[in-house]
Amino acid sequence: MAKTPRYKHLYEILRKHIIDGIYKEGDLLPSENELCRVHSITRPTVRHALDSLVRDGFIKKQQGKGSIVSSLPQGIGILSVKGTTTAIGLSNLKTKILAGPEIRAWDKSFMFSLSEIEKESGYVYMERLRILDEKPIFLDINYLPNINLPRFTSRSFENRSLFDILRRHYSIHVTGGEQKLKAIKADEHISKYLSVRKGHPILHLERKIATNRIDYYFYSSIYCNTDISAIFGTF
Amino acid sequence: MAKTPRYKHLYEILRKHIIDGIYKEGDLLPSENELCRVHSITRPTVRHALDSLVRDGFIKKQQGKGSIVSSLPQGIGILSVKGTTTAIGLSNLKTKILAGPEIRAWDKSFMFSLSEIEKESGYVYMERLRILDEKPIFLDINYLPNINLPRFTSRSFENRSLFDILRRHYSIHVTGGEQKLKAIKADEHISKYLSVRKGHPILHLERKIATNRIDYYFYSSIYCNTDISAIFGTF
DNA sequence: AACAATAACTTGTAAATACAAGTTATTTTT
DNA sequence: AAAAATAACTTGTATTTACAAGTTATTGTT
Repeated sequence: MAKTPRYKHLYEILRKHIIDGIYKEGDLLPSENELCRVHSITRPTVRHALDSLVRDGFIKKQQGKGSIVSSLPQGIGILSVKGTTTAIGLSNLKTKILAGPEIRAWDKSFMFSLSEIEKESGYVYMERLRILDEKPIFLDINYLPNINLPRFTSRSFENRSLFDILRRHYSIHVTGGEQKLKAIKADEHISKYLSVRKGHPILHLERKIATNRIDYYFYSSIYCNTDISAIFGTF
Repeated sequence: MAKTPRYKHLYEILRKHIIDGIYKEGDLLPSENELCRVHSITRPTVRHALDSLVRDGFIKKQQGKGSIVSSLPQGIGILSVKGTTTAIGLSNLKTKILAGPEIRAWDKSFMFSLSEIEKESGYVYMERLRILDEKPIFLDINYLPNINLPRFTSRSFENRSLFDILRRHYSIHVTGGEQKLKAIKADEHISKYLSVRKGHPILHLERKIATNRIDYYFYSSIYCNTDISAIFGTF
């Protein structure tokens, strides 16, 4: 096992405490000096952890006052959804596999440009439908370059996060990415799965997702019905 | 004049050099130790500047190798657009004021919840149309709480960034925010300004934008025709 | 009681130093 | 010539120390 850095360890602790509600929205975290004493680390290390929490939107800092806990967006993978009328919980979220995982060869007209290694390797294809309160919310099509992913296609993905599996079994986690957003009309295929009429406005995201593995990206095409819940994000 | 911190100074220099093309995509920045020597500062300060560049997507860092310059998204304000077929320049971008700036009172059903001070103060309303290559791309409706913004309504906004004016005249800059994304059908008003048929799919963004002023947020509602250029973003 | 000054907090900036860990070019060995 | 070991880089983590600047509660004065 690789030992985790101290700042990361503190980050994980505070992150968990915020998610678990020990610190609520608007609360002040313990001061930097207090965290130093409690965890026996120095202030630059504490500040490194707090900087990460700021970056990930868990807290905001104010000079002279302290670290203020922010509200938590409800997240599905690296996407977040928020109800258009009221806030939604994620307990009633389901995932249905429509296709894959299976290995395929790249199409010549892929949405992002690919490296030679990626082209040679092909990709693992997956098509999943996300269902919230019995209503299909979005269609998630994933393309994972088939590079060093042993036994990937034989794993079970039903009701389990793709990101969890990547992290737990392959030590891959998302570090960032880029995306293109478009509003399009639902075609035959989309209207069928998202239960909307043809021509209904659909939010389309094309994403290239960067990971901790150097030069390992994966790709995602998401079609979202935003009638019930809007896509929510921070920047 | 408030003196800028050293790490910020270095950040601005490197940022400018990347934007000006002195460092191109894929290039390595000078090493941290080299930057220390050149600017007579210590490595923690250099690293603080580089961390900010990573956060803002200008560089990526790789242990043992260096700081690698990333490609620049073309930005309009805090939004970025990218052509669906080819890359677009921003030289042919125009802004047309459709309404305002003028002071108004809040509607009871505003898209975000407001504080008491915000409610009492009213807001500066502005409606702008962004035009790229003679084609209207998006309609940008802004709501700025009318708190300590002297002479704001009398300033000229034609072909000038709202963010530039906020930064230069009021020392307000964007530190982050949250947004809701939806795909909707164009209504009468939108179809008129964006030159699309009624019912055409339109990308709708509702954003609450945080600034360096404590408790000062402003709000933006953007309607975007994504046929020609998609909204582009990093995360 | 109301105001002003102060003290005791908080986070922000910056230095100097040390070693760990990943990458690359060089040198040595086979 | 090819492979392996090494040296010389690079960034990553962490400590220690110091002072600046913003916020809040306390204290003193009017």
